[in-house]
Amino acid sequence: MKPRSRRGGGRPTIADVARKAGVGAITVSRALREPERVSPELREQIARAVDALGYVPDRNARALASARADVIGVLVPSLTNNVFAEVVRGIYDGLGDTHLQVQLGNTHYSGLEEERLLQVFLSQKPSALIVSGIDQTPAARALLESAGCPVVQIMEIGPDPVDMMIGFSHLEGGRAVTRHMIEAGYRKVGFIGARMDPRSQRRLAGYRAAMEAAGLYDVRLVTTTTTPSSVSLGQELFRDALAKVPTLDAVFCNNDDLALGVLFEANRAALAIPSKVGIAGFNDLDMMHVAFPSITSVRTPRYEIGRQAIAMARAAIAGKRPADLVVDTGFELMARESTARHPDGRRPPAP
Amino acid sequence: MKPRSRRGGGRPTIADVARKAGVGAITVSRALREPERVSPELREQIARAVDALGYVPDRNARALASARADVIGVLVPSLTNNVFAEVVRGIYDGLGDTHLQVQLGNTHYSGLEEERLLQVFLSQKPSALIVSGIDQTPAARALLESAGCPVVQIMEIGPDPVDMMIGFSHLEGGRAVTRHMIEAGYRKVGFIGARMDPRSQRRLAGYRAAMEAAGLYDVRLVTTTTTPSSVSLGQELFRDALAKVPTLDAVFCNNDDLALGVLFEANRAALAIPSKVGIAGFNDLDMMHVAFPSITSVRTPRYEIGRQAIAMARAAIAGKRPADLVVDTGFELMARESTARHPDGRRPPAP
DNA sequence: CCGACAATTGGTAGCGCTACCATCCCTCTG
DNA sequence: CAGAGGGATGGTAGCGCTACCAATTGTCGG
Repeated sequence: MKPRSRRGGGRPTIADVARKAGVGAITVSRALREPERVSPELREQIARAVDALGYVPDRNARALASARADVIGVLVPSLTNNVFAEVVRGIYDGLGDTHLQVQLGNTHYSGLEEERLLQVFLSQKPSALIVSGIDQTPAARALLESAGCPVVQIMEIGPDPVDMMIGFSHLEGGRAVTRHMIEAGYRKVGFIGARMDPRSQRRLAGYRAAMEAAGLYDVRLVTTTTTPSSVSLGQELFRDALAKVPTLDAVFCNNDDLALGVLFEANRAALAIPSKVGIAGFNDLDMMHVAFPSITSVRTPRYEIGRQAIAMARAAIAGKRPADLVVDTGFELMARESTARHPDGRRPPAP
Repeated sequence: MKPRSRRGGGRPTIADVARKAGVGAITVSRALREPERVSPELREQIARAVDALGYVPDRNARALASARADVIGVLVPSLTNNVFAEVVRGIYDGLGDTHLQVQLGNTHYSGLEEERLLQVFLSQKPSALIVSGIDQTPAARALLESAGCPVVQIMEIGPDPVDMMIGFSHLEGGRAVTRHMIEAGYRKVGFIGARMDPRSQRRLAGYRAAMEAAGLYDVRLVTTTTTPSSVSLGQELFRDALAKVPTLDAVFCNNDDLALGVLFEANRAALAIPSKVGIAGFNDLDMMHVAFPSITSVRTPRYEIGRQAIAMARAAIAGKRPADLVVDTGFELMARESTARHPDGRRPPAP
């Protein structure tokens, strides 16, 4: 019986290549996926046929037949947030020239959306999954645990990995900057936070721990909102914080965008930095060291986290599970002009 | 003959659902894709079976059988550049709750990489393609023309669309800001550009056109590099520009990151803005209106371009090709404090 | 010199779904 | 009341590829 006319628009198939090269279809398949299992002569012959016909394997057929797509599903809460943009860049760069593809999903910081996307991703049988954070819903966690592929949780570390994990402690990050500001002589150190996703919450917890340890904690110093972060929001929240506590002498911002907004607002209100008010951010975007004055921040290795997450996933796909399933990348406090106030004539503590 | 044991890990298939619902497999398929072609009773019955079994269609099988994947391929030159991050956000938002998925590719501003990714994307038979810019290589263009699916070129418009197009004229954008600065009384208006991709080149062309029209053009006013843009690079290039032309009285920056770097450097060097030096950026990121002083920029509808590109692609997929295949979104000049210098006692021209 | 064994190649039978066409049943027309 | 026409449903045959196993060849130790 005559086969029905090609639906796919006449693109050559593996059978065409096999015919042209005078070999079996399966050998062509092997030559493309595991060249070392095919003799050099045939390999060469097949390569010529592939070039001549302009053959490109059909990923859909391949995925169906092998019950595994060459796709790594990646779930991030935001694509415009520079932090995740950098993570994603690291992920793409970590792919190198593998045949793997990335399937990106944006959860918009919503656990339900994460569940939904996980369902969708799973329906493609991905080779691995990368998800952001450690606060999956129970349903999402169940999906991850029965995913049947390597899973990497990124950006944070916690006690109970689904599989693998790479990130750092946001609580310790928050604690470190806050402590630094206290040591610089600031007493009324405020916290300004937008979005307040779980990672922000933990930065706040670190702030609170440091403030309480110094006997300086006061709820009224904390100004947060669930509104998405932006530079202009930093400006607004700083105004709010000052209105609540006019004696505020420093602010630790949730992230660098807010810190920049605070800087501009302080400039506008003619509040001298760092003498009148100290400013610190989080993530250490490029602009922080260029700003005038330069802004203290916590450098987070987000690009590296993306790269390494892929490296871990690739190792696991290849069956070589890394020795360390949980990797703490740490962070680095970048103390700069915006918090360089010397307390009561004392020199700041040596590093 | 007994079928080989399930490779897919025992997930239910359409046949399982059909059996459970007491209907044919094809009816299940239809109930899921074109519910209106199935009677309400069966639809209901099938829905129950789907829920009971937790059935999720296999995208790979679906794509193979229908020779069409529910995927829209999107090629952007960068993921960290806020502009494209916003475009991508618009694209994801434009998807709504369709079953469509986005496949994102990062060309790193390379035509060759664009070709390679196009090959890869085409091997999945995407439902549509969205590509950035209008400067595809001949090979990439050929691939697009024979893609057999709707194609949307975004961010720019030009005379020769592959299929559909949505964007604005970067040349006109550059011309508009430059003219604005000249009208504000600046004479030695410099151009600072990083990356210098085709769109930047056209902004420069617009700058040049405006400067020449005013008899002010001088090559030495132009400072560019192919290095990727950043705030710190803005700082450096501004220093370079001043070293070349110490009488420089304004700069039009390629983009807002550079403009921010210039602002900080001007602050640092105690050059008053806007009296001593005027500053303008491009794209109008949120921070531009918050900055102190606020910075003049050109607002570009990048989020909207992403949304509309998807809308156009969806219409075309559904067979309803939009009336306007080429959409000019325009742009908006946002004149702010950073260029508010009154020329020689004259009031600035009314808007 | 023979059987064992590895290396290389090929045939067959699906993977899970949908395009195509056939069938069935109902309603409507003349 | 026969026949036409249309809507709903189902069967069959692949989509292009790979898993599994069989077949063939060459190599080696005993």
